[in-house]
Amino acid sequence: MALSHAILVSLLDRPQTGYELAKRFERTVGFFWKASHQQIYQQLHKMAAQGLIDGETVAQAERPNRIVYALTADGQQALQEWVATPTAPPSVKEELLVKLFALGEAAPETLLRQIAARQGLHRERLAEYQALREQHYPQPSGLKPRQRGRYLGLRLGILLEQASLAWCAEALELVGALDEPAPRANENASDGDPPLAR
Amino acid sequence: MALSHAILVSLLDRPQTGYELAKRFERTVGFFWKASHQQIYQQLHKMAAQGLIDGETVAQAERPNRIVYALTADGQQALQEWVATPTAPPSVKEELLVKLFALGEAAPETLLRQIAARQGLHRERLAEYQALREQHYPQPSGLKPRQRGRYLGLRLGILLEQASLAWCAEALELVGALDEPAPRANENASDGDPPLAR
DNA sequence: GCTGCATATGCAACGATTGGCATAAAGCGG
DNA sequence: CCGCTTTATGCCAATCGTTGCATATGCAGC
Repeated sequence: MALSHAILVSLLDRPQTGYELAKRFERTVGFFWKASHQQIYQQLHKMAAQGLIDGETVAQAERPNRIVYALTADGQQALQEWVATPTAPPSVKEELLVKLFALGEAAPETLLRQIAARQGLHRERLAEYQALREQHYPQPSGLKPRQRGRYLGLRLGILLEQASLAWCAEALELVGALDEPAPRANENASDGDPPLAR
Repeated sequence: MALSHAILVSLLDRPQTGYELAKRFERTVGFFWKASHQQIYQQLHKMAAQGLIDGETVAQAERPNRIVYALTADGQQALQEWVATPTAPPSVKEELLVKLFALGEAAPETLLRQIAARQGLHRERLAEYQALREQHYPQPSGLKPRQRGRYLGLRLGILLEQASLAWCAEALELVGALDEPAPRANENASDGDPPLAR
C-alpha cells in the first residue's frame, strides 16, 4: 500500500524508467522506503494497468529498449489523496534489539561485535549525510518548497544517526561490562515481567 | 526470517501460549518487531512442525483450551546460532518522509497536520518510556544481564523519540513557513537531482 | 438482557517482499 | 580477447504480512 506511492512521488520530478527509479531509490526516497528492482518493475506494471502511470517504450540503438513512465492525471490525483491521508507510524524491525533480549542466555562477546559493527555503520552514514547537507543545503530557510522536503529527510537522517550513535556507546559500555569482571550469575530473580514499551 | 526468532527469544523467559506471546509483543519485543496474533499463531504451527518448539495442550474448564509452547533443545540451538549471525541494518518504512517529498506539489497544511500528529505520538511514547525507565531501571549498572538487554531497548526508544521530537519541531517550522507569507512560486530551478542519502 | 471487552485459537485470501534466475549488449581493465 | 561491471527488463517460487472473518465463553457495565 505504499511502494506505489513512493514511485508516484519519485515520478513527480520527471518521467523515469524502472531502472532509473530503482537507482534513485538507493539515493533519495529509498532512505525511507527500500525497494528492489524486481519489486519496482512489478509495481510499475500494476500501476500502468490501473492507469496511474503511463509507459512509453523508447527504442534505443544497440541497447535494450527503455520504458519511460510518467504520471497520468489519475496518478496525480491518487498521489494528492494519499498525501492527505493520515500517516501510520513507521513500522519497526530492529533485529539487533531482539537479539539483545537474549542477553544473559547468549555470549556477550557476540553481541558486542555486532553493536560495534552497527556503530561503524552509523558513523559512516552520519558522515555522508553531513557532507550532503553542507554541499546541498547551506541555509534551509532559503530553500524552495520541494527542496525543503528533501532537506527535512536528510535532517531526520542526521538526527537519528546521532541518537543511534549515542545508544551504541551506552550499549557497548553496558554489555562490555558483562564480559570481563562480573561473575554473570543468578538471573532468575523475582520480577514478573518487567515491561518495556508500548 | 526473524519473527520466528523474536518468538524464540520471548519463549526464553518462560513457556507461553500464542495469546500470551501476542500480548507480550505489544509491550516488549514488539517495540522492535511488530506481529499480529494471526501471524504468531501461524508461525507457531510452523515452528512446532520444525521441532524448534514444543506445544502442550492444556484443557481448561469453561475456557478454550490453551496450547503452551516451550523451546526445545533444537530451538535453543537455533536461537544461539541466530544471535551469533551478523545483523542486518534495520529496514525503514517512513511514510511521512515519502510524503514530504511531494512538498511543493501538495498543500503544506495537510502535511503540517500530519507532522503535528506525529509529534503527539512521539511525546506520548517518550513520556511512557521515561516512566517505565524510572520505575524499573533506576540504575543500569546494577542490572543483571537479561535486564540490561531490556534496558537498552528502552534506552534506544527514548533516544529515538527525543530525536524525532527535535525533528518534528524543525519540520513544523520549515513547512509552516511555507504556509502564510511566501508566494510559493517557481519551483523548477536548475538542480539536476540533489541527492539525499545512502 | 444487551453490548462490549477479554480470553483463546484459527482459516482464507490477498498483497508485499525476497531470492534466484534469465536475457542481452556495451564498455573497461588486464 | 576474456571476464567483470553497467545498463535494462523481466519471470517464477516462496515466504512474509495484513485484513477480514469465525468460533466459543465469561465478566463487567448500562
